[in-house]
Amino acid sequence: MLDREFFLGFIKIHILYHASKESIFGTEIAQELARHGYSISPGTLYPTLHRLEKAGYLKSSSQVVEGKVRKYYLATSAGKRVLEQSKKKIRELVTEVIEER
Amino acid sequence: MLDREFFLGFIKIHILYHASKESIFGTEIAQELARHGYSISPGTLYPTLHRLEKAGYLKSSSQVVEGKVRKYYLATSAGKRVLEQSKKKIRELVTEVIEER
DNA sequence: CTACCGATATTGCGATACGATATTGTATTC
DNA sequence: GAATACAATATCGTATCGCAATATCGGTAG
Repeated sequence: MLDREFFLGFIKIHILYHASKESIFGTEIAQELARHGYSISPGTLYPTLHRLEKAGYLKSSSQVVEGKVRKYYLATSAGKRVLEQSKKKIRELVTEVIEER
Repeated sequence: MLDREFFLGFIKIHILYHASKESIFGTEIAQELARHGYSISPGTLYPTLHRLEKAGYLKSSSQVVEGKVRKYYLATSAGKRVLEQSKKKIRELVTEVIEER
């Protein structure tokens, strides 16, 4: 599936978006994405979260919930800034590709 | 720049879109993308075009223009189909991430 | 202290990204 | 008609990413 190349960025924007609204953790965001018709495997998801954190877009904090350790991620201000940039790009894409300006 | 991961898919959708409207060739699409604030180097562009063709989304034909060989690409019906899928995904992304449904 | 379980982490390999460099093919000049 | 010039495409080498499969972690219950 080459198509995937087209949408992987969308998934990352989704992640950033959700993390800007509330704390999220890996398994949860995977399910959330699945609800939107995307799939992401742990071998892609976790390295991605790590990268986003390393880039300063997300900040993590571990919490124990029902005896299980979860790593909650929240968007930083830098992350929110990138999200806004992304929104702008999405709007441009809509104007160019969908609205047939 | 991690941000790039976010937008590479956008670039590919752009390419598919333009190739669905009219024949395009590499250097031209690179300039067109630059006009939209994207940059893509030849080391990324040409392999991408090759992949899109191999996947059956684009079809190429060589032409000589002003003494230079150009390889024009046009979207196939499969390519247009993927483009429509992409548009749908973009609309979903807008609904979810921008319109704050 | 062992077994269990949700969740996160890592591994191995194929594929992609990309700057730098090389190649191609035609026209022009002499 | 050989050499030169040039736009355009192609490839190379290295770093990084994608991902399915597998391993590991940390806490709780028995």
